[in-house]
Amino acid sequence: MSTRNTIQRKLILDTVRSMCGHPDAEQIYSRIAENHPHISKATVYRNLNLLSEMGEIKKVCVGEGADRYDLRTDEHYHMRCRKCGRIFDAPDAAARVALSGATDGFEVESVNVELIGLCPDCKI
Amino acid sequence: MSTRNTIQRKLILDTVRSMCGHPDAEQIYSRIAENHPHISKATVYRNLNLLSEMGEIKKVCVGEGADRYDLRTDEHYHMRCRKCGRIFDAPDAAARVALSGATDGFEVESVNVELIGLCPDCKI
DNA sequence: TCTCTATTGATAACGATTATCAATTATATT
DNA sequence: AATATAATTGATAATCGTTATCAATAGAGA
Repeated sequence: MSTRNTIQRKLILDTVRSMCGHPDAEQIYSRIAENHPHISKATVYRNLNLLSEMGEIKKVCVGEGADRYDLRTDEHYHMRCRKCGRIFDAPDAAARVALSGATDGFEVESVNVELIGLCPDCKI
Repeated sequence: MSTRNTIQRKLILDTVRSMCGHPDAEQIYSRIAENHPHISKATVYRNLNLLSEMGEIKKVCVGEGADRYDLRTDEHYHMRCRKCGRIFDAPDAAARVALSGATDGFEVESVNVELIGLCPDCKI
């Protein structure tokens, strides 16, 4: 066998799924530590990476600060506020990426689209 | 007055412009240090940020590793090889992002598009 | 139950970048 | 040209996010 069902891994997955928004590893760790103060931060990082590779969650690399984690695993785009730093899912209609075959022999496997600007709160 | 014309700043700009590809701060520093071993790495980082803000060059945040710098300042997209880590400019026809107004009140100022996959060399 | 290996917890190490601060230097003003 | 002054530099410490290390622990199959 290759991966085991540890209670930590389950706990981390459940926690990510219970959190709204796009929490980073630190926030996920803090939430878990409220009830399980003995968990190690390394375990959280390790399992977030593992769960991403397993396709259970998605790691979101943004242009600034820590990586975030997303329970949505389907392809969708993000909007990041340059002022408050929060990220939001872009409405399906907001952005569409059209790929053509003219990629000079580069084989595209995935697409990362980040819309940077001002969120409604920070626009005021 | 607000910004001064230091020889370091000019040197850094010239060096970025002379380098092909998408060098990171470390590579730019090394190139400069070949002829100007007294320059400080902090000066390189500081000026790369400044020059980006001034619009002379463009900082490119990629999903992995150090930020890169680009002499092209017009909007264009990048393709990053997940194997060798190199990034390439996407051909104009390769990807087009269509933005609609349906962004839930989020005001989009700029767009960052990264196509991740395998470059021709690594595909073999 | 025993064995084996994935996983954990604790912490050190790492890479990239920014902060600090005294010394220097570019520029406006005299 | 000499002076004043504030931006900038160089050197280095500090920071942040993350990964590496490694002995101890604990799932899961035999």
